Amino acid sequence: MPSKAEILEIDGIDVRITNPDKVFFPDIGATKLDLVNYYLSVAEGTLAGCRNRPSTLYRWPNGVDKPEDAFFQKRVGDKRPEWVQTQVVKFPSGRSAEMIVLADAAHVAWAVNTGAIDLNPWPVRKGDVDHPDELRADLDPTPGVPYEDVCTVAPVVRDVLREHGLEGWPKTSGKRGMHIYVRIEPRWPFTEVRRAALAMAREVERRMPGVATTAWWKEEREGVFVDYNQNARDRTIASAYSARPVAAATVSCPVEWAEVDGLDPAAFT
DNA sequence: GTTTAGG
DNA sequence: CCTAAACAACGCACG
DNA sequence: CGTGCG
Ligand SMILES: [Mn+2]
Ligand SMILES: [Mn+2]
Repeated sequence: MPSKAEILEIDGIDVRITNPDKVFFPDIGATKLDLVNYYLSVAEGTLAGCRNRPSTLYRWPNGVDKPEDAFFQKRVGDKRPEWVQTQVVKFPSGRSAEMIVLADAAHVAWAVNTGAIDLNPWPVRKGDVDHPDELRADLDPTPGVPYEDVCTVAPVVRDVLREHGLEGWPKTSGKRGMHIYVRIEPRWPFTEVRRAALAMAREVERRMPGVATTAWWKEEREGVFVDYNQNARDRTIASAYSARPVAAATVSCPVEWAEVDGLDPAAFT
């Protein structure tokens, strides 16, 4: 692979894309530059979900065929362009990290250049990192469970939310599940948001016995796991429009509730 | 992927 | 100049 | 505490 670089001007900011021809997704022949261009093409939607959110980057610097080289990056590197925005966040351990804040399309492109395939924003905004403005329902089908079951659990999640005056916005996860995001007032701490998610999950489980589960141990799970723990501090979910580190390069795609019935997640790549 | 140390 | 090496996460459940 | 899980 020849060593070269391409400079993209994004909203007046020059972003250097190194090794643009490096193949990230061998099965479909997509390169790093292809991935950057994909993110730029959906920048508006991506930023609707990520803008000003401190984010963990899931980096695969040598593509999806080198999972042994993949890692999560929370602390943004010291060496970075001066325009890169950051936000210090605190972990329950008491430690803290200076995390990248995805302020605009240039930030996304810069992150992708470092090998970030999916973006994992905290459910908070820069300036108030202790109060989530988003509750997230993460639906993970256990192995062998058809997507159809996910599509039957999702509307029940919606019902429970609505009974509490909340509206859920569904999207495919880009892998085998679904995510439902709920806008909330940035008023409660992580612990309270997680408690609400737990209560919601338990109610969904109660209404869908054998189809929805909140059991932590895989062995005890049956059907679709409603993963309320993703609402804890420092736990994240791949953002809307994130590409996922899988061979087919499927992406997380927001959908309308009317589309949920009969949805095929593999259609979004 | 980037940076740094060492030859 | 070039290459090798170091580095890049952490919370919660359970027993 | 170590292990499982995401
Ligand atoms: Mn999931
Ligand atoms: Mn999950």
